[in-house]
Amino acid sequence: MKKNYDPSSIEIKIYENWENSNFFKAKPDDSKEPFCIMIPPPNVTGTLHMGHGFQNTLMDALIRHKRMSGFDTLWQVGVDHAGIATQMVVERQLENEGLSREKIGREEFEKKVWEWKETSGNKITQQLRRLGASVDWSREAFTMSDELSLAVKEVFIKLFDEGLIYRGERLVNWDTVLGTALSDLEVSSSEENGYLWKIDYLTQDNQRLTVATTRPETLLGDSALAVNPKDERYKNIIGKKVTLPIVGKEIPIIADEYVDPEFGTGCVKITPAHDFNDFEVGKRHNLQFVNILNFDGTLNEEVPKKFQGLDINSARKKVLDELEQLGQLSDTEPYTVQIPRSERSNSILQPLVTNQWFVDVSKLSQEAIRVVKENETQFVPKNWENTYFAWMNELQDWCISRQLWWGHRIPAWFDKEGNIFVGESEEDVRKKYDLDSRNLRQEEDVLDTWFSSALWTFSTLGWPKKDNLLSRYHPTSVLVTGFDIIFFWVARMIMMTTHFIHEVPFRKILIHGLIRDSEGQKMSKSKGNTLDPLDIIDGIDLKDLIDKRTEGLMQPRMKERIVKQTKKDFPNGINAYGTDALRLTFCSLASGGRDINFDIKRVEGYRNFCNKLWNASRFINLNIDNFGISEKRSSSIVDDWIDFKFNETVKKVNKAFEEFRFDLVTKAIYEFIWYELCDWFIELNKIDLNQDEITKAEINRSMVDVLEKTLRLAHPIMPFITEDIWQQLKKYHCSEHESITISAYPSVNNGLSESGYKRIEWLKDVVTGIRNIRGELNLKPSTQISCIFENGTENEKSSLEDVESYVKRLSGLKAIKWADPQHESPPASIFTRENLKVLIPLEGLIDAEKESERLIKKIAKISKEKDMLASKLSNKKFTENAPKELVSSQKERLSVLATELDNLRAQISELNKLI
RNA sequence: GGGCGAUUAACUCAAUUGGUAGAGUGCCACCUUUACACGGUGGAAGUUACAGGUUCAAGUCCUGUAUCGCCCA
Repeated sequence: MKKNYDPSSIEIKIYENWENSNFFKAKPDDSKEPFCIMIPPPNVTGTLHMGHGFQNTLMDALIRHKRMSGFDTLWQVGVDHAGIATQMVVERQLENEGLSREKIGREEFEKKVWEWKETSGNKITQQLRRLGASVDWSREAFTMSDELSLAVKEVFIKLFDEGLIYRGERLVNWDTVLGTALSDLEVSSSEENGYLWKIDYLTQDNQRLTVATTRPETLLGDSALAVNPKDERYKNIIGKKVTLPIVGKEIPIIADEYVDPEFGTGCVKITPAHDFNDFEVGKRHNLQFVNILNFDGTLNEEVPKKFQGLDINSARKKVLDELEQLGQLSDTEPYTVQIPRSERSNSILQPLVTNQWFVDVSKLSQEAIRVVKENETQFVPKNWENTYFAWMNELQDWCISRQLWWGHRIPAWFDKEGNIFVGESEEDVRKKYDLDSRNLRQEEDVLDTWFSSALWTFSTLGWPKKDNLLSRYHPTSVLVTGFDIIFFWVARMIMMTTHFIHEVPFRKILIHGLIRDSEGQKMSKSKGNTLDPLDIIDGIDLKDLIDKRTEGLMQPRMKERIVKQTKKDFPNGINAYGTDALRLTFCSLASGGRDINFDIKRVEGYRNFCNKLWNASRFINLNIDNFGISEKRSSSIVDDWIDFKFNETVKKVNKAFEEFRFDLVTKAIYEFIWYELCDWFIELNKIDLNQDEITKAEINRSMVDVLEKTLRLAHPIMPFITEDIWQQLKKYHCSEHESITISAYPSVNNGLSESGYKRIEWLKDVVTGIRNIRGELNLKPSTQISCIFENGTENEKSSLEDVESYVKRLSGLKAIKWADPQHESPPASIFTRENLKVLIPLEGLIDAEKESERLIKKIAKISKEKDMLASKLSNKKFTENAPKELVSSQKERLSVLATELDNLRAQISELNKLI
């Protein structure tokens, strides 16, 4: 074995072997309990980011733990077709070739997208392999595949036939760049600097009414002014008419509660076709809906000629100019406005009235609320259900149509009169509706990508085909996802699944935190603080990292800041830490909180941990080379102790897995390997390996045995290094399994004796006590000292007999003897443990004054605790009210402290005689 | 404006039904002891954001304040 662990040389090969051996393939088996996780399908155009890394690490740890624990596991993998994102990618590609989708036509375009998907898509699935994700590749799904498209079609038709899907003219968020409608969820509003303009409208009798607006160009589509009916200022003008500036048309003044008298002038313009609030007002008052926009965001023929064809910005400028000239622009003030932008194109969205398809969610949401209320599916942590309920209770109908070419084309046909026929195909529709030979034209629109994602848990299992795996793996065991898509995805899956399959899609919903940078900032391309998980695995130098972070920035002026920050955070780039170190870091941060600040220093700590495990294994390996290995395992007190410790660790780890506390899983494993196995087990065995020729091979057997179990214990969270070491040691542990991946998880043993365990724990206390003295008094490690034990119990005396040679070696003692009650002990430095006193004679080695100082410190510390306990125990209310076990344990502790304190005080007065 | 969450050592995070705070990194001292300096041994470091309250007992429960973050209008 190499001196240092080198992940880069082993990880890729190991994964290839796992995959080629089909270890991750689900093998439906009724004799086992099923455990199934559906991957949240990443976007086919996407690349792995830290959130994916985190999420998939957790899923992989869970599934590996269950697989090794004997469950029939399925981790379903797949990607979604990302309608808008993919269309944009392919359109950009066409653009480079001097083409456009319009030029080549719909059919040809779809062909191009499929070509792109085969050659350049799925990058992310390759990256998942680097993470070690043990998904079933043989079942890899894609939302646009024939199978999943079948499910989409079936669901659409059924919902339509049940009246839960309808088509209608509604105001939607329109993306003028992409030329499509978006659902409410795809809109992100943020505050931006804008202006509030005050415009004067003139009534027929030349009264000026001032109206405040942030979007003056919409004036061209106004159909009323509105005031609050209770507003005294405007009471007498309700019902009158004003002239719409520039346009010259007469519009009414109406009264509506919606108007806030406090805002602006208390008088607002109403543009029903281009504002969500005004839309409602317009409906209430039967106003005219004047649509002034084309789909590309230019003004249409509804506006005066000179404005037609202008885009929003030029139109705004021109409207303001004209108002100025007319003397009707009374004020312009800077103002912070909420701007709704498209999450896809980042363009400003325009409310626009169009014909779209909607899912009526009123019925679906009721059932989706019920199953969460009644705990058929549970959020972990539980309080996320509040967020879920809050949203479900005010759910708007879901706009599912998109004006794109990439996606599931809506299976609906229209005749000349605009009648709608929904079915599997044109032929089917003609039959179903008993149509004559009239001309039918299929709907051009496709479905929202989330529509197909909402069917994910059952469509990937083969529904609606009869021979599906629903009965085996559905409901799935747990969904692991971020809170940011509770609405997009989780809620919609629950609605669709309860409706069609009549059961919940998953039993539990594990909501994990969002990965941020070490300063708590959200990672984003525009901030330039993103980290690529693969750069942490493989390493990257500073120059490449800077290039990566500053490439293709939307705001080039950010570049300087990003360069500076990156140089500060990663002066030497990023080292190659390997997948396991990254995974351990993710797991250690998964404690259930909602924000996770990712600090690269933690990765370094876990890289070191991997190296520690590597070297422990290397030591055992070298030792076998030197002394051989026997069939029989040694059965010393040390073996009893480590078995007990290991067993306790298995219990802790299993419990933590059940509670999804990956941080505690990691902690228990880390502590066992470093603080027990390396610090004590190996160190204790080294001592025996230096002494007794005969047992060396048996000790090696014991060490291999313990190490092999430990590797299996740790495998779910650090799969690569454990597999590599396991394979290297296979010739010794001779497992019947081909790979650690498919071997059994360590089981809990309830019949272990505690006696050996307690003796070694005693030894650890004593050794640590002596080391403490040596350390604080600056005794060189090479200095061998002698030591006197005093006042021990019989049990301690026999303990020492068992472990004397260990104590000597580990604390650098040349001799230990029990104090002779007949003779006074020499002046010494002291360590106390309950009644036991461990004395290290000064013998010119130790300065009495220094030791006295040390004791004063110790005494102060113990007195503080003792005083606290004493005052507590003297409080009647405490002794009466606190649990009995607590009171008695505190009493015990008090007496122990009192004894130790007495011993220390006596010692210090002895020492003071010498000073 | 409404809702949710956070605030613990210099930094990143833990702390079981309330029982008096622990890790990693960093820091200090000593050690290149034949698995590992990506290491060993020892050590220092916290008025748990602040102010009240409940309780025998509060990081933990309640109220308020401050700062930060997210979601919704």
